[in-house]
Formats: sequence, C-alpha cells, structure tokens
Amino acid sequence: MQKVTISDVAKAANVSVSTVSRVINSNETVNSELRDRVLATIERMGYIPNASARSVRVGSSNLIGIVIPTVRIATFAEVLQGAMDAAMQLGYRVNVYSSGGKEQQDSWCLDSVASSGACGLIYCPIASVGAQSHLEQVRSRGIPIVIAFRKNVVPGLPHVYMDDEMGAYTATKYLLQRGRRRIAFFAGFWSPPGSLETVLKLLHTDGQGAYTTLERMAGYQRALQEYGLDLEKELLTISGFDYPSGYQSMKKFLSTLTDFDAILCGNDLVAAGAMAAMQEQNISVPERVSVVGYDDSELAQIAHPQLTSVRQNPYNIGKRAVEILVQSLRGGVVGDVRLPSELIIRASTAVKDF
Amino acid sequence: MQKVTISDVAKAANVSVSTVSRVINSNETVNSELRDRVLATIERMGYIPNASARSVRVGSSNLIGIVIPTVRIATFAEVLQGAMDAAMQLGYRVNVYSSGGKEQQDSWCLDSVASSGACGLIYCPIASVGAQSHLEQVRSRGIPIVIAFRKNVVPGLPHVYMDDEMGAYTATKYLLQRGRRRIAFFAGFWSPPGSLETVLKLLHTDGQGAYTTLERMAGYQRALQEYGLDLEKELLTISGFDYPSGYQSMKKFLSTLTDFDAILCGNDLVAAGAMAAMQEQNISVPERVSVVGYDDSELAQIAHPQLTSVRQNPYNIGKRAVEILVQSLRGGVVGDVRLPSELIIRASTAVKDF
DNA sequence: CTGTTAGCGCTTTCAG
DNA sequence: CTGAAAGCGCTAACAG
Repeated sequence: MQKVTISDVAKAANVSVSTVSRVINSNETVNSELRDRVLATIERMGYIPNASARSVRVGSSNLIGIVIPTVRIATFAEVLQGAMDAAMQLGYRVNVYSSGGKEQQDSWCLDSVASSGACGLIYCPIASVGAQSHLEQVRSRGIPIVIAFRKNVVPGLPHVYMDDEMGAYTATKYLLQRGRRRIAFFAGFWSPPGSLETVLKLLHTDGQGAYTTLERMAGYQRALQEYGLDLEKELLTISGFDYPSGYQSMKKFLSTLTDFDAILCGNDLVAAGAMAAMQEQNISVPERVSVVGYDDSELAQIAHPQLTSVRQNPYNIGKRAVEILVQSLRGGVVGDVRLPSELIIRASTAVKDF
Repeated sequence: MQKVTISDVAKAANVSVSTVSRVINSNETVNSELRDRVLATIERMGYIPNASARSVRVGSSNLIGIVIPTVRIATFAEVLQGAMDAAMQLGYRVNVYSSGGKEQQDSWCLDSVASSGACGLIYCPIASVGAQSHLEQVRSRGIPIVIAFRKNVVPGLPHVYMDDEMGAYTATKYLLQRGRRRIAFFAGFWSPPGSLETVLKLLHTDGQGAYTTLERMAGYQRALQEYGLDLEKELLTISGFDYPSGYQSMKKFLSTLTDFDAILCGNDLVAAGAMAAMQEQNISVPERVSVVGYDDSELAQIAHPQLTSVRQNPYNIGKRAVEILVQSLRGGVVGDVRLPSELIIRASTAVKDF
C-alpha cells in the first residue's frame, strides 16, 4: 500500500484539494455534507497529513526541539517527561537530542535543531554553556528558546529553574534550628570547574547560574549568616553525584578530622553513600550527624534511616518550559519562571542534644 | 535576521541552487573551486538546510519516531538513551512520544509518528498491544517498524528484547543450587490482566510475550522442573513494581503463612520493599529467606543486605533496535534480537543451612 | 462556500 | 561539470 496524499483524497471524494485541506484544518467554512464525505474518505483511505510538507508551506512546524544532557539521570528524565506531556497536550511534537554532557555534542544538537525545522527550543545546557555560537545560530533563525534548569546563563532568554538557593537555605536553616552548627556541605559537580578555591571564586558571580551547586552554596551561606556563622572552607568538600562518590567523599572528609554535626548533600545518592561511610565508623545518624539529601528520590524512603531531603519538581520544569515556549510562539511576552522546592522531613535529621 | 535559504546562498555565491544542493549533499561532481566558494558562503551566511523541505522532496526523512510508555521509569529511559545515542551516531534525529501506558494515548502517538514524516519507528508497546490498527496505519505507509522490549507481540515485525525467560531461569536455578526449594515469586504487573488464575492461563500462550513477568514465570518454572518441582500457586503473588507494592505484597504473602525460603522479585524496588516487611517480622535475609531482585539498579548496591539481582541492559535494547531499524532502512533483512541478562550475586542470597 | 493556482525550500532529471 | 525547470504535499490568496 502506498502513501495516500491530499490529492488522492480529493479525487476520491470528488472535491478539490483545498476543500480537503480546509477540512483537516477544521476550517469552519465548509459545507457539512462535503465535510462528512471528506472525513469518510480520509477514514476509508487511511489518509494522514504529511507534517513536513505542511511545515515547508507554512514556514513553521509543530515540532519542539529539546536538548538535554542525558535521560539516564532521573531528574532530566523528569524534565523531559514534563516537556513531552505538555507538548502533547498543546498539540506539539517533541524532538529530543541528548548532548551527553559534552560540549561538542551539545553544539551538534543545537545545529540539528536549527535544521530540523523546529518551531521552538527547550535548551537544558550542560554546566558550562560553551555552545553559545551554536545557540545563536538557532536564535538568529527566529526560533524562540527557553532555557531549562539553569539560571542566568543566556541573557535575554527566559529561564525556567528550581530555586536552588532557597532549597539549600531552607534545609540549612532547618538544621540550624535543630541546634546544628557545624554543617558540612558536599558540593556536587558533574565536572568540577577546578579546585575548591576556584569554586569559591565563582560563588556570587555570574558564572554561578551554570552550577546548581553554587546556587545552593549561596543559600547555605545565607542561612549560616543569619545565625552569625561564616562559610568555612574545611566544611566544604567537592563531590560527584553518585553513591560511590558520596562514600568516597565522606571517607576523605572524615580523614580531615574536621568537627561536624550535620551534612548537606548534592543528592540522595550521595547522602546514602556518605551514610554508609559513617556507618562503618559507627557515627550515628541522625544523633551524632544529621544528614539532608536532595531530590527526594525514591531512595530517600528506602535509605536507613529514611532521608530528610529537598524535593524538587523537575517534571514541572519541563512542563512550564514548554508552556512558556508555546506562549511566546503565540506572540506572548514571557519571563523567567522560578519553581519552589520543599523540604521533606524524615528520620535522618534530629535535634542536637549533646 | 531572517532565515537564509538555499537560493540566497546560490545568489550570494553566484552559482545555481543545484550546485549548492550538490555541495551540501557532498556530491563529488562539483568543481573544488566552486565547492569552496559555496562552503564559505554557507559559513558566512549561517545557512542551515531545511530538513522538512528536504524530506518532502525526497519522500523520506532522517527522523526516527520512538513511542515509549514513559521516561520516568529508569528502564525505559535507558532504552531511549540507547536509541538516541545510536541514532545520533548514524545520523538520524529522534522524535519521542510518550504513551503514558494508556492505550488511547498510545494510538495517538502512533498516528503522530505516521504524520510526522518519520522514516522508521521504534515501538515500545504498553503491555496490551491494543493499538494494532494504528500500528497498521504506520506500517501501511511503508515505514519500517522495530518492536522494542516485547517479544512476539506483532507477527512479521522484528523484536528486540531481553531474554526474561533465561534471566528468571538463571536466578531460580542459582537459588535451587543453594538448597532453596520453596521459592516464592512476586509477579510484577503494571496493570494485572486479572486474577492469579487468569495469569496462569496466559502462561505458555501467545499472550505471554506482552508480559515480561510471564516470560520470567516460564523460566522460573523451567528451573523448578529441572529439580522435579512444580509451580505452586501458593508461592505466587501478584505485585506491582514499586517499593510500597513490594512491602504490601510481602505483608500479604506472610499472612498466608505459606512456607518459603527464597523469593524472586519483579525488580529491586519490590525486593527492597519485601525485605523491609520481612525485617519487621525479624525474618533474616539471606539466611532464613534469600532474596533476588531484578534490574540491578543503583538500589541493589544500596539496600541492606546488598541485593543479588538480574542485570538487564535496556540501553542495548534501544541501541540495537535503532541499529536494526537503520539496517532495514538500508534494505537489509533483519530478524529478532534477544539480549542476554546476567545474574549479579551479592549478599541477599546464601546457602540454606537449616 | 468551493476550486484554481502559485509557490514554501529542496532535490533531481535533463540539457547544455 | 553546471544550470534550468519540474514537482514533492501542502496551504493560502484569489476568483468565481
């Protein structure tokens, strides 16, 4: 069976192609008798419009490109799912490109979007937005762009992001209220921008937006300051985002013999790893050291003890990003969207009573 | 800045559009001087070909559609990532549609693929392949299809799937070799096809392929038979695929007072939930009851005790599916691909010594 | 309200 | 080796 085109339908229904076109675009100005005949013919012949042809003609498509580092990480998968659901809801298709966290691939993805005929782009940049010129490429084609998951990385573009500063602030404040004063901070990085010194230099600069960890560090610092405490370098450790990294980082941290009574981790996996390392040393959680995770993943309920964790809502990032995008596609004016996070309290944190 | 088209480039480079076309399609029969001039102009003007126009003209695209239940579940996310990586590698773009596990949405996704101008489809059906007619729609348009993740669901189409029968067989045999004889089986379903009786009726029928759990049950049964054991209904429990479900199912199972010394779970989450329920009753794992999970997720290493688990490789399903698809796009003949799984042995299983 | 017609941007014969 | 021209499937003036 061959592809059936609009003119096949027109011929079979004994009408002109424009009539068929009007019917499939639900143009009201079609006689209902004709409409029914066309609809029936479409059904009978199994006609499905060719989206490419339509987009060539119209000069725009219903295709949204989304560039995302990876989908293997639950958070990004959530973003994607939110974006897909919203897109589907609004009648758009979604083209996904995975940058793998590599700058070169990221650029390639951006170029692909530009050539794909996408009518809009959701861009979830890797930490360092190095692909600026490629982004420009897309932008100069008049394709609206929404930045997801990062803050302040591309001036003039709407950003949709979690309020990481607030999330860490809330968590830190909670610990402080429970009498904790020596709160360690495991600064999670996919690829650290350098040593701890470099990281600290980036804090409170424009480069901050590219790293959620720096946002959180700022919130952590703000809470400390409210209690008259300073950011102490000994309490900061660079870590990754997986279980082994949490374990290793804690081993390393313990070896420095730094006094501490709480810890804020980059995610639940790191928290679980850190707890495992502490358990080996018989450090009791939450009594001796209180632990706060991040993401409130499934793991948070499974860990022993169950983790107090900052719940994000990455699904909403994707969803809102698409909504914003479509809004601007329809001529609306859009700005940044900051999504709140929430502290979920469980058994890994307790009042300090020693 | 406006979109720059092929004729803009032609004009600026002082050549015909066909020459530009030949250059961008790396047609060798172009004078190298002209080629350089064209390439330079393309670069200078920031020209990017319009993929839609190309696909209208050529009648096919480099767009692969992929229909997947959701991306929030790690396994499917892995499939998608594998598919995206392979597609990118081979020069294809990927259109993702999420069916949400609902039949109606599934049909809608299939229709979208048909109209999207995709040159091929990776279809990861929800358990019951109800969208047959919509699949036909795609198929009748001459779009090659590869079924991912399921076995035997659509006759005549290549399927890429995990060898679930073998996975469960291996796990069960391992338990038997360790002296376990009363092996409980938690049959995981997203939406159970009915009561336990219905499930058993489906076993060893064509309907089996739609449910990985039934595949596994067959492998479980095969291993039992090798030890002269029968499939016992009391040892079977229908469960879901999440932590609470594992916990609840174990509570329920314990209340039946059925004698058992091992358990095979639908995934690691269920295993973790089941272990939690047993811990409450002071049932020791692995001594009293040995536990085997499935998927070898990150959780398997985090659970206490660490889980023995069947490692799948869903990433490879996506990757192989795309490879197969592209192969058939290029005129190759392709058949089913069955991917092996592997038993990862950890602390939740032990020899029975009582 | 319906049909005719002219392209959208691109590839691909077919001449030169 | 290069250019002119036709046309992919579709939509949107423009007539009727």
